[in-house]
Amino acid sequence: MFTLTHSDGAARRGILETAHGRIETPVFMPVGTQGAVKALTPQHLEEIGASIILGNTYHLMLRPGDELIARRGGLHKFIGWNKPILTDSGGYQVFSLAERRKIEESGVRFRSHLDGSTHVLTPESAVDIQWNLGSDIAMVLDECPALPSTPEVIDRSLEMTARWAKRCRDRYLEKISPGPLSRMQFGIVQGGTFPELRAKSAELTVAIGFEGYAIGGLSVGEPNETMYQVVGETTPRLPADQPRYLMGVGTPIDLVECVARGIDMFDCVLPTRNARNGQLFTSEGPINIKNAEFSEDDGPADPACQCYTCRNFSRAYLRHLFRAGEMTGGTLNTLHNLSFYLDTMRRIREAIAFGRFEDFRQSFHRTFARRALIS
RNA sequence: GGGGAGGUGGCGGAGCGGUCAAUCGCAACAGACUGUAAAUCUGUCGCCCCAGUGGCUACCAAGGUUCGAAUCCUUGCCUCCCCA
Repeated sequence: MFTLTHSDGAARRGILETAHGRIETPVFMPVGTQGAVKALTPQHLEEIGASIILGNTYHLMLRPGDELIARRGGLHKFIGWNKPILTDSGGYQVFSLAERRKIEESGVRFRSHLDGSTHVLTPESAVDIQWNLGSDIAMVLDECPALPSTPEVIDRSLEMTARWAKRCRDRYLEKISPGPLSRMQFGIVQGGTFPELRAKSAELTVAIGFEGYAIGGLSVGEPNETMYQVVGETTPRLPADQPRYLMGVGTPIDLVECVARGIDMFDCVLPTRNARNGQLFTSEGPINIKNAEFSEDDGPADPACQCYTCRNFSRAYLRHLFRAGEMTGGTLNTLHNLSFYLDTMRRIREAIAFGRFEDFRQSFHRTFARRALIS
């Protein structure tokens, strides 16, 4: 159940209640594809204030298998995380594993990246698998087309995604016993970068009726400004009283800009993956901790950050850990990056509550560009 | 003392007459990463520069053979292994 508590321009603040707890929005959801946010434990996630994490249908279906997880009592119990979980449907793997799959009206045929075996993901099985996992929020199976594509291709794709969404919804309704805290299912709006196609996809998806709506198919190579524009044009076409989730986005600036356009939920691998690859997000912009300039830098990763990493360790040490290939480096970097993301969302929520989101947005842009300006 | 192997760019290690400023790995330096096939991938990596089918100096040292040498010969210096 979603309750809007504040709005400031197009930016909104709200509370999404689930069977595993409440989520304050706008929220950033760390990605834990295979049932783990890489390099962290659930304890870390609790400590940095994560309120919901992601899991992935495609990956968990292949290994260890959704039925195995169901037999262990569901994903929450299996991975030791008692807070909400959102599962992606495998729709993104339709895009990222393009050369290993074939799309048909009935569903997607994958050749497993693990052992080459063939697996079929249909709208119905995507629902069933997520049901087995026991996620609080399940996504419909969609097709995430590569950009750029012609309007004709995007149109055909979005229409099939809408037909799939309906099949997902029908399957979901067979399983669910409705209630304020029962499991939720979100539809996904596609349409590439064409406003009229986004509008069409939104209309088709909203007509089916879901507990929330996602915007998918963005951040796949198009310019940032284009993405902001598409988001800005799409959110007004989604129900104001339901959560809006921008899938796979983004950089810290993207978060601020898309909250400004009415987005409530985000997920992205950037803070976790880049942490393991040595890029740290700071209030003054991103730094690459492996760079020689930090070899004797005794300061924290981010002078404005209060996370465990920043309270206890220097840039010089983090650089050393990275170069030495120590796993602890990946953990400390991930802890920091996610802390930065979650903290940014906290500040966004606070600013909205005080009606000062626009001020926040501008000062965030200024400080985040600081390092770039200095150098 | 006798016998054998060898000295190549920061390191390891290819190359054994021209297509070699020299394969490859590591290290170093930089970049990328957006619903995770990623603790991954890419680029640079002798010096100079107007950055190019450019200039210069180079494969232990010094001589030599050759149109041409990291590659062949001589001498020197230095390593390592085996036997005494």
